[in-house]
Order: sequence, then C-alpha cells, then structure tokens
Amino acid sequence: MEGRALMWFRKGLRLHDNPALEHACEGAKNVYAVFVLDPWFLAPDPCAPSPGSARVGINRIQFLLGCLKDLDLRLKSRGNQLLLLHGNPVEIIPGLLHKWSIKKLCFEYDTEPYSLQRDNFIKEHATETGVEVCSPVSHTIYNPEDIIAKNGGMVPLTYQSFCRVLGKPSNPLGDGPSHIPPPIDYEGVNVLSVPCLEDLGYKNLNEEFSPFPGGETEGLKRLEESLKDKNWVSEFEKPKGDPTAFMKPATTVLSPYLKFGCVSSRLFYSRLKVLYSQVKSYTKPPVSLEGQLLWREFFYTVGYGTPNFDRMVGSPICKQIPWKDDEDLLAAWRDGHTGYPWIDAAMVQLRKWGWMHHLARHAVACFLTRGDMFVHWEKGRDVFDRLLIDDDWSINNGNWLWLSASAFFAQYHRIYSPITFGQKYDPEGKFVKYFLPVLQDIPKQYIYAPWKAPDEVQKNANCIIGKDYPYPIVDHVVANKACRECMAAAYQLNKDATGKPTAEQLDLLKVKFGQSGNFNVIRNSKSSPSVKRQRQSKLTEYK
DNA sequence: AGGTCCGTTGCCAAG
DNA sequence: CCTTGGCAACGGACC
Repeated sequence: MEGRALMWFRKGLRLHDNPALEHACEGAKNVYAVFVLDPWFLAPDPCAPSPGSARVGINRIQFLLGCLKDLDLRLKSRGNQLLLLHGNPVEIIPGLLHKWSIKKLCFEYDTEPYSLQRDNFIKEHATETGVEVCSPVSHTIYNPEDIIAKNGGMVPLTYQSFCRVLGKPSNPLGDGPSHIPPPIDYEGVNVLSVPCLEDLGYKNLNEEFSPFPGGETEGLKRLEESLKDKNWVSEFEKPKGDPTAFMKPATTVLSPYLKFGCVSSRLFYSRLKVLYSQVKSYTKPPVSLEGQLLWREFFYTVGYGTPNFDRMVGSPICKQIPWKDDEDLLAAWRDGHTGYPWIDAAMVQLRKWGWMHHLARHAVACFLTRGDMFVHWEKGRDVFDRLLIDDDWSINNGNWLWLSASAFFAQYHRIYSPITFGQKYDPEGKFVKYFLPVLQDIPKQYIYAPWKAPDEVQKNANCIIGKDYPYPIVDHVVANKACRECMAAAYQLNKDATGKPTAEQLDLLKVKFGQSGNFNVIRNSKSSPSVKRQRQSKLTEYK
C-alpha cells in the first residue's frame, strides 16, 4: 500500500508544465488521477435564463467536458486514465484518501476565495490523517503572494506599480511525465468515465454551441497557430483589435484554455519571449500580447490580496455607488433585448458562443452600468460569470470594477456609444446581422439604430420595430446624461466621506437620480404591452 | 501643499 | 483612409 498518490485535477487540466502532476509521480507506485464533478456547478437548472446550471452556462460545461475527455485520452497515452466522481469534493476527496490509502495528495494551488476555503479544509484533513499535501503555484506565472510581499505587503493597485515589482517569471516544465503509473484497483469506489451533456441531464439542446472546443490538445494547437504569425504577434496591440470580427477573432482566444489550464500561462509567456527575441521590433505591455498575460497576473494578484474583491460593500478599493436595482433593465440586457443592435448582438454572441471580444465586453458592461442603465456591476458580473467559457473570478471581477469605474479606472465620462462604437468597426453591420438575423434586411444606414428607419423601410425589411425587434429601452443621450450626473454625485460623496459613504447617503442619491424617470423615457412612451411581452419571449424567436 | 503628468482601448468634427 | 484637437475633467504618482 506504499507510495500511492492522488492527483486532484480542478483547473490545470493538462499534462505539460504541471508541477502537481510531476510531484504525484515522484516515487509513487500508483497515481490516482481524479476529477470531481460537482452538481453545485453542473446540475441542470430549468429555471435558469438560458441552458445550463444555476452557476454555469451550457457552453462552459461543454468546454469542461471537452477538457476532461482530452485529459483522459492524454493520461491514457501515458499509461494512466482519468477517474471521475460525482459529488462535493469536500466530502469526496477525504473519503478517497482513506479508501485508497493515499500517501500524497497533489493539486494545483488556487487563489480564488471559494477554492481557498475548500482546499484549506481538505489540506487540514489530509495533514491530520498523515497524508502529505503538495499544492504548487502553476495557474499563474507569478505567485500573487510573492508579488504582494515584494511590494512591501501592499497590493499593487496600478498596472505600472505591479509591473515594477515583477521579478523573473517562473519557467515552464516540459511535456509532463512519460509514464504515469496507474492504480491497480479502486477498492470498491465507483469511478466513472467522462460524461457527455446528456449524461449530466441536459436534454433538447438546440442552441448554437461555442466554436471553441475544450482540451489541452486543442489549446496547444491554438497556441501554435497563434505563434506561427510572428508579425501578427509582434505587432499585436489590444485596443486596435476589431470587436466585430467573429469569423476570425482579432485576438488569440486562448483565454478559455488559460482559464482551465489546458495551456500553461508560463509556457505561453516563455514562447512569447522567444518569439520577441527573434524579431526586430515588437509591441510592449500593457497593449502587447505579453501585456495581456501580465494583466491576467495583475488581476489575480489584486483579487488575491483584496478583501471582498467581488463585492461593492466591504471592498476597500471599490467606489460606493447607488446603482439601481431594476430587474427589467437587467433582463433586457442579459437577453439581448435592449433595442440597441450592437449591444444585443454582443449579448447573443455571449450566450451562444460563451465568448466576446474584449471591447465588446467593455461596450456591454459600460451600457449596463455607468453608461446607460445604471444597474449594479455585480449583476452584470454574475451574467458573465455564468456564460463566459473563459470566466476567471479574478479577471471578471477586476474588469467589472474597471468598466463600472468602481476601481482602477475613474474617467467615467468616457462612455462607449451603443450606436457608433460598433459602427466604426463594422459599418455594414455584418456582426449584428449574424447574431440578430431579424435585422438581416435592415439597410446598413439604419442597422445600428433601426428605430430611426422609416415605416416603409421597416416593412420592406420584414422587421417592424416594436414588433419584430424592440424599441431602444433607454434613450442613450438622456440616460447617459443622468448616469454621468449620478456618477459625479457618487464620486463627490466618496471623496467627502472620511471613510466610505453610508447606505443612507447612497439612498439619498438613489432617490435623487433613480426615480427621476430619466432612464425610462423611451420604454414608457413607446412600448405597448405587446412589445413588453415580445421582450419576455425567447431569444431564439428573433430569427 | 499644490501643480503637473499620465493612465491598455471615448466621441466627434475638422483637416 | 488616417491623425489631431476640443470636449470634460478622475485620481494616483511624482516633483
């Protein structure tokens, strides 16, 4: 019974550059490679606003299953296989340690609060029962704790101050162990093979699926393809990318592979450095591809070192702002029924593909929060958190804090136009028409503001605004002015207050701005009851 | 203290 | 097609 190791996979779904796996193989007679399918994440929720579980959309579940299938195949190529179990890891893992007489438990270190709590519990249990625990940092290039220590114990809150304290990056390991000794038996434990969506209880799936399949093999292929074009890599400047490019996205789309650890960020980083050394000139952080990887590190570091990072109340870095609590506005945004085609098309892409270009995320996040709707960033964060295949807790929260001008970024008067922003990249409206086929025959001069099309044009296009596609839910000019006034008042309150503004003070602002009616001009004047019903109907009906 | 510079990705009109 | 300047105007870093 000597020398049994349990390799617990969570993120880090790869064999290459996987220090936890290397440790598991060191001196082990048998390596049990385990992934726990947690119903808390994966159980179908028929009440959810789109297919998936309560917490995870169908695309990310599908992506995860792809990762697991590939991991299993790759483990098999090294003489092992992936063992799947259903349940809560906090209950499952300690049971396995006991039943399989495990001597060493290995898993990748995870900085997210939910994971830390879970892992600390399991770590304590393991140590108490004499199991050696090994959890190396390999999801990020740097260990957030080291960065904070190097910064004098303070969390760096600007990208530049963050970059100044960065030392040498850690180097990736190789392709992984060539042979991973398999278990002899499972001691009566019922281990499963990788399920499909139907096995998890998902039925009648007819929505479009993400074009990005999960897995280490796919991820490494994508990495190689991205690095092949040295000019493209060395000239990459994120803000110059085209958010409406969808047949061939303007970025690498390696984010979901980094999220699940199919591709090691350290491998990506070191490959980038090699490429940079082979070219005459190349772009630099923050806009370069290297810069994108460092943004990821930045948000992981701030997310790790900031209490209540994912909340407004109780966060030391988050501006206290009297966001509105309007479920109708939120639902219209979430379901792509705002009446602004650029916003709605991006939200449909999110729902159908689980992915949007970074700038499209900016546009819709700005629209929901400080730009037009003044809905709480935490609500938008939750929608992204559920639907994005690349959703990372730290990065998602960090970007919502940024876009809502709650932290990191304060120039709230810089607003993305829901009409002209998309138009400037895609004047023909190809992106909009692809994701909102109902607008297919609307002439391009009206495609970003179809309510302005004359009745005759709407009729010819078989798209009557208010019937086939909604009126804009807010008047951008009016709503945006109200948002900026409210932001100014809230900022003043945050500045004046010795600490944070009180809930009472924020409520006063809410009364002053929230009930003025400014947000609802068009909705109240032009929406007939039938339009309201139309909005509540399913997204797929807008075809 | 107070001024100035700058910050991954605003919009619009003018040239 | 591009760049440039006006617009309005926050706050951290640095002098």
